[in-house]
Amino acid sequence: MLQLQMIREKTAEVISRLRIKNFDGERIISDILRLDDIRKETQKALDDLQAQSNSLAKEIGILYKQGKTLEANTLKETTAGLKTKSKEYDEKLESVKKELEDLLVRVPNLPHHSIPPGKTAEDNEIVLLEDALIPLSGEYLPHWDLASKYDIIDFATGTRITGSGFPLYKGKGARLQRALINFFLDEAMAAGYMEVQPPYMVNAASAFGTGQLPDKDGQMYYAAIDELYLIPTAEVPVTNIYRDSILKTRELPVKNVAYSACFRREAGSYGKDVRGLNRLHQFDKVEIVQITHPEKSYQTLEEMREYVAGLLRKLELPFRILKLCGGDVSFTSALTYDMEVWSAGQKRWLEVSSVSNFEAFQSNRLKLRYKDEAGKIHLAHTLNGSALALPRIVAALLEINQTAEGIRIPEVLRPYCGFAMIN
RNA sequence: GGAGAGGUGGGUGAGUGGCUGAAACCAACAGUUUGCUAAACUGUCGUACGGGAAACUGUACCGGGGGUUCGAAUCCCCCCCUCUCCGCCA
Repeated sequence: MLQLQMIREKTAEVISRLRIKNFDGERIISDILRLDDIRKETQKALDDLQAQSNSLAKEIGILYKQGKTLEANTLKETTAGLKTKSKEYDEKLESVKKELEDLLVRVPNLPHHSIPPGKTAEDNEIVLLEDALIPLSGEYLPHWDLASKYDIIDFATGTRITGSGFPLYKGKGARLQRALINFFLDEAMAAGYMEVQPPYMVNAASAFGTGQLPDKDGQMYYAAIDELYLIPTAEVPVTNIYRDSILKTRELPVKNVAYSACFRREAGSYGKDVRGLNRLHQFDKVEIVQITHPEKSYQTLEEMREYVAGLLRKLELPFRILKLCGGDVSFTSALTYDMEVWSAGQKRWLEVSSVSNFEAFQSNRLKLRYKDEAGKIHLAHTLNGSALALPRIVAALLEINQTAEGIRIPEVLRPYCGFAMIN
């Protein structure tokens, strides 16, 4: 949610930057400003009324104490009129505030100045290409064939137990999952992140705080009887740790890492996108989250990007990094880098991580602030990134490491796996 | 799930209708004293939205929502949460 004050001060700039996200904000922004004027007026009128009635109430109290019941009763009649009036203003204020909020939450975050314009993924800018490891020739089976060849992932049984998109990992396949999770967590801790284990279900307030609600309602699994959402990413519970809080400057940056299962309905996906491990309803991910001082957030974003790139290098995977264009960057993000690994079996890039700076967009909803040295309170910046999401990493690993003797495990994972080969 | 007790500022906790945005203590911050540390002392010490150049000032908020009243942290109703006991259970 953008800050109203900022919208007010830089109206023209806000509208023109929203255009880069292909969002026509002219109408909604002017509605917001108009509603906010009404809100202020109404608030002022109500406050004045309250002030009057407060001082009358005080007088009445004094009169009673002095035994001047008659005078007190006369004053009471005056307050009756104030009461109906203030009730009127109060109702109006509530409805205006709600209307204002409804509009405000529909405005996306402003894109960073460096973001390339563009409509689709085609327009994303490749900022780094490390493709030396891409095999130029040879037969490479897609991971779903390898999964059944070595009996490490059983899609059919997962489907029977639950439904499609819920694979069953077996034997060395399961062990590989656990190895990757531990590897990612250990790396993050070495980089200064504190591990947390968050709840896998969140309430509506948390889902709202990170921006899943109201717009991505249909993408989350929902347990209606308890009004809880299954998390689509650990970002939601982890960022919400700091909802409604005021941190001290010296507590920044907050660096958290969490492993969690993630649940996504992925309604409307089909075809080659959902084949094998490409897109699942349940998957594992290690997520890094940072809360920073506004002046440091872009430096932090670069650090996080470099951190994730480092993981991919250690895993010996060819990858590239994209800076998302205006049309592809998410509703809540100001700047996002996507990391894609090369799928040797499918001959295409697979997104395995997304690192974003949300600036104050989430903080504003979350009421996540920090107090500076002068005691002033400001919104903090939030950032997060996958580090990393497992399924596509597993897909790419299996495919690129296939040999006649079996699947070779990258060096860094061997201590975690306890084996060097899947065969 | 059943019975009971509670939810007050960063923490402990006072406050059962007006002078309470809230005592006291602790923590925190700034300073004084002091070889250093500690101790002691002095001061500051909630958030949001308005008004004001500022000093300051108006309103709201004592788990959330509604009600009674001229006036609610305090009384009433609903919901949520925590604790204790019982039941169930990894």
